[in-house]
Amino acid sequence: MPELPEVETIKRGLAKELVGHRVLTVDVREPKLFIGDPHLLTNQKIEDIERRAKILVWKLTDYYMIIHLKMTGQLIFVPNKNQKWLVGGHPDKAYVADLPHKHTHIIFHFDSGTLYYNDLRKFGWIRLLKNVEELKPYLAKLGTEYDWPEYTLDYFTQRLAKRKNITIKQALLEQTLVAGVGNIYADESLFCAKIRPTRKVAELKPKEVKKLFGCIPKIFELSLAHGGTSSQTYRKHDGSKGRYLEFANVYKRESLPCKVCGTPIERIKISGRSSHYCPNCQK
DNA sequence: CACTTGACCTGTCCGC
DNA sequence: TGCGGACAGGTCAAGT
Repeated sequence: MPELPEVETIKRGLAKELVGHRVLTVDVREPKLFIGDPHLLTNQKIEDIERRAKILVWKLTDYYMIIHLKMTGQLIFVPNKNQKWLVGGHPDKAYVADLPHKHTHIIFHFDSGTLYYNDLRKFGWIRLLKNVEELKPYLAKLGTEYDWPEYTLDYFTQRLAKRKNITIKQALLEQTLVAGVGNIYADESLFCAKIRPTRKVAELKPKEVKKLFGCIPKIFELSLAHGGTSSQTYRKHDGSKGRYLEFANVYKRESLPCKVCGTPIERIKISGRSSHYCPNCQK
């Protein structure tokens, strides 16, 4: 489910609530989703919460805890006594009032509130790592973040040059190119760059590569500004929804008119993933 | 090797 | 209404 803007939104929300707090206890209801000994978390202080690609990296007093939400993972924090919601109301009070529910697999208790890990399809995971050495393999192969100095047109062009024979859609989904791009933002970035998802990387003109290079950060930033995309299960850390879908040009818009030219948006399959594009705007 | 498919899970939606 | 099948934002391992 969540791609970079969604994971980043969750990271920011949780960091604000939890950095500096200590874990009291952890209740693991679905053991296969928690790799490691949950008892080790007791009394660990949350030093920092970071994000790399779609992975959340928690720095604790003595360990690292990493979380991948995969398709349907959620992290929802409910403050004690709902104090914050009494002022101005909560964006989705009914949603968090149901917690925990049958898809709640792990519960973290803090002095300030409770964090629920929900995952309908149970593809996600949480791992407790002893040191930075154990962390390395999970981050080693990832491409650059879009907002790092390493993200340059040269970098982008050179990485693409190694993947000439696949479609640009497939290339974007590989985390070794630009970390954090998933199905939604691959489609949206390609619309922004006016490139059809079916084009082979080798066929792209330098001008098109440059355009796409500029579009990825633009789309990420736009989505971040709206808290990500809640098409199905994605929720922010407080249970509320992201609003980027209202701004999407192609994703989930099959047969609706293109916002630019009015041509119906098409949806096709590219190596098993649904891909949306405007047959007129994208060449 | 490189590339594709299946697997992991559960729920929803669509057509008959 | 019920039932079967396709599909859903991610990523590996296994197979070709």
